[in-house]
Amino acid sequence: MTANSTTDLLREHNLRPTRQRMALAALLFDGTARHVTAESLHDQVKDMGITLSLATIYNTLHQFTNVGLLKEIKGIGDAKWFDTNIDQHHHFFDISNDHLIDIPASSIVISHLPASPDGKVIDGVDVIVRLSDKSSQKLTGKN
Amino acid sequence: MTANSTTDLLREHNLRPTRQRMALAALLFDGTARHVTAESLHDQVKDMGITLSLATIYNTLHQFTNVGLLKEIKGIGDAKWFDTNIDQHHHFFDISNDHLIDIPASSIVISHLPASPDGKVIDGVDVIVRLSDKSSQKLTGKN
DNA sequence: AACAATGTTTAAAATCATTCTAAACTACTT
DNA sequence: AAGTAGTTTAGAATGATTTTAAACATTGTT
Repeated sequence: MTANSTTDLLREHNLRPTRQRMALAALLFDGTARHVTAESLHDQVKDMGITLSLATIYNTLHQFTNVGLLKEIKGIGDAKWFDTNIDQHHHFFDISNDHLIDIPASSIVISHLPASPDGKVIDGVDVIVRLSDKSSQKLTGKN
Repeated sequence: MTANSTTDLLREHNLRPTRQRMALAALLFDGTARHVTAESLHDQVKDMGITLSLATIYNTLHQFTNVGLLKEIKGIGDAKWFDTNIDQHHHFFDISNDHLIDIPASSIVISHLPASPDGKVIDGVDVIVRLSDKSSQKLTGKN
């Protein structure tokens, strides 16, 4: 993503193209699917020689989420994850290395979902398929 | 659950029937499905006039989970939840009041799950169906 | 029943992710 | 160039959870 289109992207979402937001947007929106936590992003940015405070990373991730540039994923590990794939979709979560892989919503068919309780509507459905190494396969039947 | 069967339950799982574990087991394993966080359990116990340290609640929840008496649920709100339903199952999560409702695994049919990446096996599948109030229904298309 | 030995509980400190605060700074408009 | 409103930042605060180390309880053995 060029400096110009990053500027435009931010402006289109009413975000001033500051040095910090430019760096993060260029990193995140390069066209590939990315899954980051605030800490992992902070490290990536640090590796590029740029110094941003953690608070700014959090602020920016939330701003990007609010304007629809990112999607927040919960229930993965201990930290909050942000996903550049903003379409409705699901995830593989590899518990051996904390890696996330997208699963398009269309790749999973859910049927027979029970009716919602009275007065409630379904806000969304999240599917997390936990993966582990074949070699460390559990021997119990339950999960 | 009687005092005796609670004692037996603990002993069967190689846990000494201490005053603290007896109180928590009696509260949790009364036959009804329960969803608790460490804090909510702490409050319930306090309301019964019993004083247990929070650290003990955490310890005990983890011990019960390790021996298969409880199941940990992640991805709900900000705290970790523990479920007395240890069968494979899914959840409705009401975002308006942080309430969980079990959905039996058999009530949801998932098909067309993509193949696992090489060397990986599926460790489990978690489905969370987020509920909100009909009246506060979102007007956007995405989620 | 008393005694180790080992397991358990606890308060308090520590940790980790995240949010808040208030001051310094930057971008945009005029 | 100056003013204003939006941003960034370090550091403090918060909330959930874990750790520590000392006090305490339970158990198997005498």
